[in-house]
Amino acid sequence: MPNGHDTIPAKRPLTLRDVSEASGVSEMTVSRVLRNRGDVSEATRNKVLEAARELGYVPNKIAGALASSRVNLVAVIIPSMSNMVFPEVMTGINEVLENTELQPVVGITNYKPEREEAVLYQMLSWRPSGVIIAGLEHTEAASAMMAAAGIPVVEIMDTDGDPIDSAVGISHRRAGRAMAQAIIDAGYKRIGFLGTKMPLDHRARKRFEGFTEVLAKNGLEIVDREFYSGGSALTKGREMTETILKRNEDEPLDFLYFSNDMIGAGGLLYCMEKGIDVPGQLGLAGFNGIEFLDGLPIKLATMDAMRLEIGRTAAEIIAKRVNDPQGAGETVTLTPELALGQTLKKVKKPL
Amino acid sequence: MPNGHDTIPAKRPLTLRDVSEASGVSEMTVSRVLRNRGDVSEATRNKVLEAARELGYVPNKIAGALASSRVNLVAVIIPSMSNMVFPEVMTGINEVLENTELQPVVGITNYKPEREEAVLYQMLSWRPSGVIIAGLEHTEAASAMMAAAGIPVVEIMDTDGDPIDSAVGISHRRAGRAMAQAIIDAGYKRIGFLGTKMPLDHRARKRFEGFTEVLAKNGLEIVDREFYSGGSALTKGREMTETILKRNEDEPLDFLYFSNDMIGAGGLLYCMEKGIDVPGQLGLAGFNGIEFLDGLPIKLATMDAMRLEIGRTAAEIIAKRVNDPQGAGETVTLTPELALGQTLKKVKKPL
DNA sequence: ACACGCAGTGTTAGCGTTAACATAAAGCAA
DNA sequence: TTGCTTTATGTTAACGCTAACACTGCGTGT
Repeated sequence: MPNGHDTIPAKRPLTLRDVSEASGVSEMTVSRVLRNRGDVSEATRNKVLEAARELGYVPNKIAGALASSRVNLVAVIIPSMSNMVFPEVMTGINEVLENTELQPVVGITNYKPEREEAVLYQMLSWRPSGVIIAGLEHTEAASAMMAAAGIPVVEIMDTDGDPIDSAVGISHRRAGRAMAQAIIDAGYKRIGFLGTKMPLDHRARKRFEGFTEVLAKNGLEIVDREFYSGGSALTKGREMTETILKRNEDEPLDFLYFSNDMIGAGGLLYCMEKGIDVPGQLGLAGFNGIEFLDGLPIKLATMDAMRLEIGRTAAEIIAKRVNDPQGAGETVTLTPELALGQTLKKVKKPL
Repeated sequence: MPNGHDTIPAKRPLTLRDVSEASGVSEMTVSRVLRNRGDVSEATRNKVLEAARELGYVPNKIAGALASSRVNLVAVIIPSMSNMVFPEVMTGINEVLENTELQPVVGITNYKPEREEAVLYQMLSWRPSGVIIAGLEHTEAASAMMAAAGIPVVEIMDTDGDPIDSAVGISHRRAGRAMAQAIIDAGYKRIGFLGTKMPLDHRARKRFEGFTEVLAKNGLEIVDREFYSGGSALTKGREMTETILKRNEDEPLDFLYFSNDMIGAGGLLYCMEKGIDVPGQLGLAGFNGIEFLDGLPIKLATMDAMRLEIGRTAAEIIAKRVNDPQGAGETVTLTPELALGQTLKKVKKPL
């Protein structure tokens, strides 16, 4: 307490009126001072600020938002917080928004469309200034709500589809295709696939589709596959790798494509332990480009999902559109590069 | 669209009045139907719900909150989203809150007290129903704001100090002490410490204090230390381990205590690569209990920070207090067990 | 002197909802 | 029948703030 006054244990919450009375000016003037809007003399400004500080006044944005019909909230709707992916997107969003008036409100859907719809409804009832939502696939009602909300909507992660308004992401189909091409170019033939049991993870599905599409074009198909759900991804990767390799001992696999880097890393650690020659005898690749891969003894081939970048760009689009509500939607497709790492044989491509 | 009507591209956002006109009842009745409050006949209820659905009406919580002075928001203020720790706390919070009316709003402080103060001010201006905030150390102004807000405040992660209202966490001092004791019991003598350059990470500081305290009691002190900031923790762990071991080749260290599991895992991978005998020649321990450690070839000794549990408990306290505003603050100290893993020699304690 | 602009301040009327009370219609015991 | 309760609905007045406009002096050009 910088002053000598006892702070009365605020029974009734403070309002502008309290500050206005304490400083002897109208509520409107107090409001102007606190928002830095309009002309206020230096003397009044100081008087008001001093009174507000002394009382410990905190403005009521609920009332402010209702009166001005401006709400500085951005709804962020994502499937999960438990893997590395979305927290990093959040970090990107936050980096940009913390330099603006805007504030993120997060909703988690657990990959359930009906949950997404419910969360979206909750969020929209706060009349946010924008929506950032993962994926392009939503229930009909959810899509309708977003289209009707009259605010910028950015669908993130994926650009293989039709956005409601704006979209920022990568093409997961392309990512799958590119990886398949790299594997084929390196000369691998007997390819196994390891992924999650998540029928509703559309992005994993699209990568898989792109992957098999290119294999098919080259007269190949996936020899065997293995799926997991729950548990430590690193452990699961290790276990699944053991399982799939053992199951194919007669005609051994020469490549494993993992749907994410965590299980890929698990597979890699397993191979190192067993003394399997990577990438000679067996090639490996994952997806995501999670940072800690840099710390592994051998770098796993992967493709960055550009999570930070996606978060930043999405937030920038929202910020821009908030200042220019007439602006049109835009789709930003980021194109990550394949990181070959050390788990893919060197290409011996003709020419 | 389930009906045949064209959806008019909602120029003016819909209000209760629109629904009331469409269904031929008063706004109040519509409000009652939409909130399931008070007696409404089955016939009217259906009429209203139908009209609301048809128009695509979404209630305005801003107005509702102002009128009822009830806001179902919970402010969650955490330092970062980029390490495993806080996303997992968030997951715990979310698990509990998604079964209530309450909704989390997240603010990130980047470990900066002044940023925390600013974020808190922003959050409080939404008049949330509760605050969950990391740590017990805040600026004077921030503490004053929380004390004066008249809402439940739960300080999480740490219980070594005086909470404003409620607290949920572990004793980091105790965690440091317990680990030191285990190391001493196992007979290690020349101990190195590897951590982050974060003067404001009070929890790491307290662990360190507890750790050195027990060493001192046993006539030991830390022989050498190494700090990092930024970058991939796994890589940094590997590099720091190399550095500190090389620097002490003349009189080699026999134990490394890492301030988190990520750098610990990096150190472990380095040792395995170099063929260092762990835990015989060199013992290792980390802190956090992050899930993926289970996937490592050798399990690192660590102590769980109980992040999920902390998130859940904090959310439960808030939920309870929202329903019972008279309730008193409480402090919940969780006591994690030391997981010895395979990087600490078997204890040869004289009973 | 006059009108005029303008900084600085105040007044009024909502924003969209809900609490609290008021009313109307219907049921029911006496 | 009367009076009283119960159920279903409507009316009014906030909630705390801000947009929009109104007003008051004072300085300025002519």
